[in-house]
Amino acid sequence: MDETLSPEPDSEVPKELRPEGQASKRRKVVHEKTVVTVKIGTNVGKLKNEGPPSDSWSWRKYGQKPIKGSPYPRGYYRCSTSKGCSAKKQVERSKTDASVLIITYTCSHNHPGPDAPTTNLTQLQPGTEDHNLPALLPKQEEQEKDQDHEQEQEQEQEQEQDHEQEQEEKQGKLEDHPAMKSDHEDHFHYIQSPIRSSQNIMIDQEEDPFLEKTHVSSTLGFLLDEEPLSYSQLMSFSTPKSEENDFFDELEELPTFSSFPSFMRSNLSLERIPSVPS
DNA sequence: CGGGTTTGACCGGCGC
DNA sequence: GCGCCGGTCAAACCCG
Repeated sequence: MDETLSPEPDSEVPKELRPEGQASKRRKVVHEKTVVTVKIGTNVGKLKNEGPPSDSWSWRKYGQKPIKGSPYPRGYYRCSTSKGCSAKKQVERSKTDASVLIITYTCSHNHPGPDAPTTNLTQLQPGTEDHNLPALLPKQEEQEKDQDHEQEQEQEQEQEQDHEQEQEEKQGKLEDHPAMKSDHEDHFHYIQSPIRSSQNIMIDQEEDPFLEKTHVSSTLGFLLDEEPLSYSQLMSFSTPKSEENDFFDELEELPTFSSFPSFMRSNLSLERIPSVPS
């Protein structure tokens, strides 16, 4: 009778009944987005299509979509460590480099890590928020199962290129942002260690729709020379602590890295740069 | 049997 | 207003 006939067959779409609505999350408003670029070995790429660097958290994949302009699909993961955790991450491959993994972390974990045996990280971050639980546990066991060999042929088209190039899409202008240093965590920020893989880790500041200038590092890529040895060691990871320290130690030696403000380096230790749209 | 992954469909925002 | 696209859900399937 009324115009509220709602022609849409709700019987077919019961999901609309959900109070929150699925895409109801205002996509315009990005809470905090941390983009981490990981340079993985080519062989790793073959091992797994995405090869999500297993961090301390348990992630459950809830979707995958092909992205326009990118030959590789984007995987959507949600933290399964805790039911109430809203932490999510998106794993996609660089359009230009199959060996480059772009992981976008959204939201923060509202719970401590699954296990936090290590405390060396705490030393790296003295005086940081106490709720920064040392989630960066170096106890990285086998991150990926060897079961693989599936769709390699499609990935074969792009082999690892020695020249780093992804700036082609971000042509970045390195401008440090004084405002982001004092990022007030509106919510609980459990500093998580996105990846602790042996791969080269690059942290990019996602461009905020509000602060167009926010994207500080177009290419924070302190690309360590990708050495297969390092990866092998990672697998074993008998002495993670040494590896971790050594790993970061090398980073500081990198000229590009030195260019970053001190606050950045601090965050870098955590491998996490929360972007506050503010 | 439980948890995780896969995959298709749906929805909302945004651009034209 | 329409179409495109990204993000999420949910059922089915798979694996341990």
